[in-house]
Amino acid sequence: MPELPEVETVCRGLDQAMTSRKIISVDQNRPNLRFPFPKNFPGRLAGRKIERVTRRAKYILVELDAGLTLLMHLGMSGRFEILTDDKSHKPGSFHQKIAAGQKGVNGFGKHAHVVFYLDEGTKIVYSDPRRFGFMDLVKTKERDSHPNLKVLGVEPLGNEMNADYIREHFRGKQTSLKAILLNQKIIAGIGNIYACEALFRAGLSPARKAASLALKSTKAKERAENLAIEIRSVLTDAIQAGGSSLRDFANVEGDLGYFQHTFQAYDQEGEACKRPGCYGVIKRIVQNNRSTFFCPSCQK
DNA sequence: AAGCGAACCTGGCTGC
DNA sequence: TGCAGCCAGGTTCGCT
Repeated sequence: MPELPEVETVCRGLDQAMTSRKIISVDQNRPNLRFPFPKNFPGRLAGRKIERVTRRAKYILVELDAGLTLLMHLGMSGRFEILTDDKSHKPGSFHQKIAAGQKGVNGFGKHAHVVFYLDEGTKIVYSDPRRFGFMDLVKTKERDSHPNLKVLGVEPLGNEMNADYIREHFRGKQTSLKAILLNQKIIAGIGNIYACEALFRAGLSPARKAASLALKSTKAKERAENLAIEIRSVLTDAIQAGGSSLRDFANVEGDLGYFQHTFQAYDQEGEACKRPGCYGVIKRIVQNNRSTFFCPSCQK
């Protein structure tokens, strides 16, 4: 279930567990996820030292020595678990769950497609039932020209994402606000949940035409300003919630980044609107083949 | 040419 | 209990 805040939390957890460590070996248990793994993937990683783990939109970047970067995406169902010697045999731990009958070919579960073995006994397990994620290797210097990164728009938490940027890039667009927020070429990293939540916070209808925020009126400028503010606030709040609900960014079982959210609109169909003073009911509609949740009373 | 729907894949839930 | 149908948080591709 990874959107930007989850990816950010996973990155922080991986950074903590991996930085300054050495990759001893890598198990790769199938030829592909969404795309084929690069040629000799385990061989090219073995012996590399990890320098840091960062994020671009929903992509995880593991910077290695020798000018190499491991690029990863979690897709819809990708997750990481960190196993260390001291917690790998606690009751309820991953090992215990596996022992209960979910053991796959490599001993880490049916969908554990990649295992990174680090020095000092740490194992990083990547599982991904739907296999929409992927991993690739790229020269660090050429990172930004990777086909998946070069097309991305601005970071939603960066300074470039502001009302002026929104107005400039929404100008003339006949698509809906909901659809344009999901367009990674404009703002990179907003997914279905936080698109709904940002529009709820901004009091803007998901069906409103994107172009309407670029008009000359004071009202249009206000709407763009609000949207920029609320995109930032909803993502920041979610990252904070993730960081504070996870000890060292991982729960006791070593699962990274999957904290409990409370959403105001997303998945709240039929619930009373949570905006103070609003007596609307959250509605679900489908836009561009995706569920949208919003309050028809206060989102205009 | 922008914008939409389909496709990629598995698992979990709902309702008959 | 079984099974069909629907739904899922991402991204790219191809058609109109």
